Amino acid sequence: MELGLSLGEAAVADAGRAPEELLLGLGVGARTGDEGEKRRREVAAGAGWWASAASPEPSVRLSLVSTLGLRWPAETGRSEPSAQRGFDVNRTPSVAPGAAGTEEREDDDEDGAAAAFSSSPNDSGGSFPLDLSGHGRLEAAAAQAGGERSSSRASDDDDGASARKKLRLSKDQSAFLEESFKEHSTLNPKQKVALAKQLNLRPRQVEVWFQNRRARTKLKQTEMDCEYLKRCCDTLTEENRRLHKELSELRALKTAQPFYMNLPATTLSMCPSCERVASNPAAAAASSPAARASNAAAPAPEQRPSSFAALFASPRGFPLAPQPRPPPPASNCL
DNA sequence: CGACGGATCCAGATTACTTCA
DNA sequence: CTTGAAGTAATCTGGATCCGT
Repeated sequence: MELGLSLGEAAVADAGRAPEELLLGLGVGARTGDEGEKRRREVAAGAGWWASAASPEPSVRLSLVSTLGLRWPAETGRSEPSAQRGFDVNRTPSVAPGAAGTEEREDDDEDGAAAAFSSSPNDSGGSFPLDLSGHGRLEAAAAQAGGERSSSRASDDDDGASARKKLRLSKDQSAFLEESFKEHSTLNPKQKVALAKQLNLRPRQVEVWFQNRRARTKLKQTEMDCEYLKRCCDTLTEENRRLHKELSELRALKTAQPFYMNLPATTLSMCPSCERVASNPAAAAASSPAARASNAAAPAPEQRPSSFAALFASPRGFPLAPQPRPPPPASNCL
């Protein structure tokens, strides 16, 4: 079971997503085994926000050829998540099999892996194993970043003494990571290591960057959704106010001039579903969906008192503008 | 087959640092 | 030069899942 609240295009300016791609889904259901893992993958991939954008079967590698013209090394394809865990094909060979548990220790291992890729933590330029000829920009950037980071990276390597030096990723590194993120908001271990290798970063840094990036995306999306819902609320409040006013006007009119009291009883009927008054069965029939389909022209308002014309005016623009107003429950009224 | 513990990944919250007005 | 806000890299914590025993 899933309850979906579609927010329409107003909330999807981000990332150029199509309006129909934004769904605030409230998923309710049992999760077991693979389902749970699948959900995790989907959520991690941002499926909660642009589910339709996420292909059911993510491509094997990140395509990074767009702006930076970089490619993934010719690595073997990404295995299925379950297979990933089955036999650690995605673990870097340099990671010791018995490697250990906490993220700090994992980080250490990854440092080891990174060190295996890089002749020296601070030796950025020469450590790029990929053919980046013609892409000296990134290479230079990585070299520059390596140079800039040399102190912090060194402090990472020498115990750091709990001092947390914060490096700043270079523009090109960020751009490269952004490109990767556009392709996949999550990384498998191989991709992580390859990306780290390309950017001369530690895999842990790449992992952290993706985690933070996902968090930022979600935050931004939440803010946009909140903003949109606020606007919807304002519009609905205004609509409610207007309807109340209209109702009081009608009541006043009724007291002052109860014209329809003189009408034959059969010509007035209250629609049970929308609680509006239909002037006569013919009109009601004419306004039925089928009749409307065949005859789009609304009943001539001038045939009814002006207040009725207002009452039976064509459907107003729904406050949730981008969304087509859902058809009312079985009703003969407009 | 189920229980258990280790490994891993992730989200969310928070901290610490950098940059900039 | 100082300062506060914003941005973000890094850390911590807890939950979920997988896998081997």
